[in-house]
Amino acid sequence: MRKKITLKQIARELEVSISTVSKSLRNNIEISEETRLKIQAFAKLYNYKPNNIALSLKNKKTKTICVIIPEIIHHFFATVISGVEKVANEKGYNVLICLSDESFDKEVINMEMLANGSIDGFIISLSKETQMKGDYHHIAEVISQGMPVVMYDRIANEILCDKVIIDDAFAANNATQFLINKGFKNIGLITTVDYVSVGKLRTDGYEKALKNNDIKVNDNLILKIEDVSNCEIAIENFIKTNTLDAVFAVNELFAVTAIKSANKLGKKVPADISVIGFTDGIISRYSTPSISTISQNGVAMGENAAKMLIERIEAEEVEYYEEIQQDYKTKVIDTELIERESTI
Amino acid sequence: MRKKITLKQIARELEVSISTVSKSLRNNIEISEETRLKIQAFAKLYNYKPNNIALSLKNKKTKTICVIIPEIIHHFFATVISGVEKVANEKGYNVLICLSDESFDKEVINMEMLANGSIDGFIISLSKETQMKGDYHHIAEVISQGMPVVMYDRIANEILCDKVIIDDAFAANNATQFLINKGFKNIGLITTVDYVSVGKLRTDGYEKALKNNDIKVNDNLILKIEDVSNCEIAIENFIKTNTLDAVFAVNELFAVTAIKSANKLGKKVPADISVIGFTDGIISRYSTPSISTISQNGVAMGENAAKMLIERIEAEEVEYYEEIQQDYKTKVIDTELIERESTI
DNA sequence: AATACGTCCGAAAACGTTTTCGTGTTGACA
DNA sequence: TGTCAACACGAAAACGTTTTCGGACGTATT
Repeated sequence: MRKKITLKQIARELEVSISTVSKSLRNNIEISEETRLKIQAFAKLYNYKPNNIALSLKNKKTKTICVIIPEIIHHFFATVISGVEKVANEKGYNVLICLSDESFDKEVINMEMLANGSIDGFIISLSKETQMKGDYHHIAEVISQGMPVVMYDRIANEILCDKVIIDDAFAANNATQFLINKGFKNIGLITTVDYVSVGKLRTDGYEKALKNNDIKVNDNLILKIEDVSNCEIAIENFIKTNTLDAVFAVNELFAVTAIKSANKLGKKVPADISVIGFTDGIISRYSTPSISTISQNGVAMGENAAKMLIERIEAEEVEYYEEIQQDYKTKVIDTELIERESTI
Repeated sequence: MRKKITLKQIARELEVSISTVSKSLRNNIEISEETRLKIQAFAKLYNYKPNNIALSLKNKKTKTICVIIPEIIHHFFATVISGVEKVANEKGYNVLICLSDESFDKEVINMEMLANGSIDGFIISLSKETQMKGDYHHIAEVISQGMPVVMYDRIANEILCDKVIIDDAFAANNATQFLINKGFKNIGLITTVDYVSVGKLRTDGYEKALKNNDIKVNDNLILKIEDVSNCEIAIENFIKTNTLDAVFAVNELFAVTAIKSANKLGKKVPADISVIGFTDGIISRYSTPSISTISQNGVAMGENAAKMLIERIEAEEVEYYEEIQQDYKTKVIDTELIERESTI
């Protein structure tokens, strides 16, 4: 149990100054080769590694970025993390994960806690509660303190910062159009309440596709789910009371639940009813029938978010002509329609 | 864009010393109430928050713990994280996530990178490659430096530290016995290669159950899969060439793939063949038929691991009679057999 | 008037680095 | 012998805190 050794201890042991040790280890030619080698050998022997905290304090850079995730259990968010982590690691950054658990308070607390020097920047997707309240002061605040922020997926247009999204409305339009092209007219939509930004956009896309094809939007065919954990009853009821030949669900859970409900009601998927989902996760891939879906490339979103954030962080070091050209960018990641067994 | 304010700036602004400011903000009675209130008001106005890095350096405590995860995409590991995060947050700790991607090198690099003051302790599940190599020097090293480590799930008996596991062999025994009790004799096992610690233990449990019931272990009925990403062919072949009435799969992926393969071969699950899996994740719950499985409570594992780690961290502050009574504990989390549709 | 004590505050060290600026010792050269 | 540069190293500041110690001043006690 030998605790980590410090420059000071090496200096004392070798009877030189701390500066000499530091310089030697950084191979500064100011120090004679003899001394340098001796110190380096000693440091190696004792497995010296500079203390990161001390470096962070000195450099005012922690080489750590924080990703805020509403729920880690969601496969999509997990893929985002892995994308972030990949890029961050390549560039020598650590990744701190915070879960907001869809809670506004936790989001605020986490951000305030870390905005005091602990990290160099945030990558965040808003919690549901935050989107419902529409209160983004905590985000605005850290930005105004000069900390770079990248928002992804669930963003707020009111906040000026870099963003990484998919075109939810466009993708939903595509999914719906795909069903229309199959000849379906009675297309149900299972979506979230409107305050969830991506849910709203997907609903918009659905309606747009119908309108484009001169199909009247029938509110009875639109199910907006508030309480996700108890969606089965609502969905089953929805499928029972409406005569649907296809369903567009805005996430995997709704899609698989729709399929299970249909089965329960004696309807075969896709023979009697086609189902298309959103997000290409575990569920879509492994359920039976496998589910046609819109794939949102979480890894790519994470990678892009990390890249944009780190560029911002490292740009700040250079340009001290502050906030001159804050040309914030919004990167749109391509989606893809994956055809599987749940659609004819 | 006002950067964060420091004690020094407040001191200069109010023409007092840094000590006075610090004391005032910590409500030290040494400072007169008048001065105290004035300083507190000023600090509040400028939204002063102490710099975490400076505090970490001073206290030699970062209030951050690191969880090392082989793959975040795995639902089980995601649940572990959420358990860790919950407890850690309650106790005022941050959680740093590192993905080893099943790579030994990444594991080593991550640990070395963080063992220099960045964090207060590790919670780690070994990567496959590490288990294959059997090289745990990096773990031993950080422990010998006095950093607390808790291993979970994929552990190494050689390393002395706190551990959180399930009784894999016992649970596998139960699952197999469950199938035997149904009257099945030809029970196949789909498992991993032996160097994966939990895979080996589950294999052992399977064999033990058979022996207990005087069923001969038939190596033809045991499929050990090396390359997980291409397991379909192997599994399909396995089911085709053997006459099985039940299958025990050591993870969700193998279980669902077995079901899909069986379907493909015209066998119904559970009518023609029963399948039981391991890990109660998304797949088991949402596939059709839903899969009977052993649930390993990832959240509980994470919570326990975090609790043990933090206790260790905070104990060290007190007892400086070092490593006297290193009574490392191994906590065993209960598993549960969840009966669903994939077994008769 | 000398002592004691209480109140209020500041100086400085410490945590572990890096880096700038000096400074003393050589040796070469005029 | 005196001057100057090159070389090798150390002192100290800085990053932002907390905390110990001591000092100045005023008031009360003998």
